[in-house]
Amino acid sequence: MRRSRAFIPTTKEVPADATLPSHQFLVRAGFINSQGAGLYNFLPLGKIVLEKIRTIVKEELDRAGCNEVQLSFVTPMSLWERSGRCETMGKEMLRIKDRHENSFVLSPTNEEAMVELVKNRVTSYKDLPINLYQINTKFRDEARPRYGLLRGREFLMKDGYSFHASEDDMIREFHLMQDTYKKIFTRLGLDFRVVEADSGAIGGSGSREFHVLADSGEDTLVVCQSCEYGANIETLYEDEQKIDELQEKSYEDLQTQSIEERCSCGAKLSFKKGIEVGHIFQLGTKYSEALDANFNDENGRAKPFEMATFGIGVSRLIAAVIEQNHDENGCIWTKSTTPYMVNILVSNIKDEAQVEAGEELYSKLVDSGVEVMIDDRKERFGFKMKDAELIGFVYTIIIGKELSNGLVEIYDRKTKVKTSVEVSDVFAKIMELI
RNA sequence: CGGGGUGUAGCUCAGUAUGGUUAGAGUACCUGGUUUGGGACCAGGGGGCCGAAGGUUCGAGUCCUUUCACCCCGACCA
Repeated sequence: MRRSRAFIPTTKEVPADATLPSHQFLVRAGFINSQGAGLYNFLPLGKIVLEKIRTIVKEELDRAGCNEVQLSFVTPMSLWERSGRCETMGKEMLRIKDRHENSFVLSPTNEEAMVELVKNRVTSYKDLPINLYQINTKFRDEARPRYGLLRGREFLMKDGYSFHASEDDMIREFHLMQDTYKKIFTRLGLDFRVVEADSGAIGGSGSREFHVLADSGEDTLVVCQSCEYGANIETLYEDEQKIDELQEKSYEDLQTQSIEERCSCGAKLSFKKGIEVGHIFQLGTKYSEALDANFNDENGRAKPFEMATFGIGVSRLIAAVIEQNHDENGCIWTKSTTPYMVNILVSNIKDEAQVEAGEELYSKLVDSGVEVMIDDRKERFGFKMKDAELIGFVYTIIIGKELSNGLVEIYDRKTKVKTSVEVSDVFAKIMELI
């Protein structure tokens, strides 16, 4: 893509309504813009990142044997009346009426719809297990949306539901999904923890949350410094005052807090702040019983499905990546989430040799399938450099002054190190890095 | 949903206390020139139903009433 033709409205000014780094930088760098409380537009850069995350989620789930579907976003009210969640979810469900005065709900989650989909279509134990998911828009009319993409009202979420003939098989799937989620967050390049969690209102027994570690996290976790153990403090302490005290501390302050208890593995425990990006539950038969969704077992007896449910906040992940990876100059994308891997910065557009070298490299990278941007705007070096840092391209190739000596530079956004490279070697060098 | 706050140029904000020429600044944008390795400089220019509706007044961005939107603290939050 040519920067001169791209729609990337960057700005020096910090938007007044943004408090978190991810919110400020994503707006300033032109990834998203606010369309109303908790509503966001995804501009070209934001859309690219969203699709990249969606693709990784899909690839790993498909590999684990899940089936992708897409349910209607507008759902009949009757679906929610049958499960009783019409009342329990209250005002969080946005209700609308069509021209015939029929009531509908914008999907906040899809347990009911998924059960209805499977009910009477999967009727034998021989057809089980089955795992269905979708990556689709959700709407929750939150009392107070905030923190940009971290808590929007409209957001993109992957929600999955599995159906089983026995509890054992459901628990097997639960562990498979736990492993699959680890693969997904590892591929995204995130520092995360899997923690024991409160099952909350959705019900069910086993429950695990996946948290991206970041200072701005809303949850406080206790994690082992050696093994994989972790837990949300809400599940560990009954003393609400102690929970509140810990919640108020920053990520840095928490590190210095002492913990008397030790992990069962013997190693020390410590506190961290986390952003919840995934949650998996063992549901049991709660929804299948409520909605009368049964299958026939080996003896021809009708039994309710054993179920589990699995969620990933896809749009929230965009913000989480930046909460964990940014500095005072802007975004620092991971290799698997960056909107463009390489940005070619032509320092002086009036210098024909620089333009020529930039264009040649651009063509070669495009032909090699590399996601590359060329900054061909008539702007000064400093302006373009600040812009590149704000957006957060993983690598920026600076074609400037040193070109007359046969040299260009590769700027690494994360380390901020500039490396001089022979212009004849830069293509090979960048192909090696990415 | 309780408490607090803010709506004026694309963006960040002055101006409102005490009503009074043609509503301002910075930034962004357009034109011309200079400049070209860290968000340049000079000159010129365009851009506003002062959130909306109603009211008081000779006169309202400013005062009154109503309403909408957005932000912050809290409660809530798969």
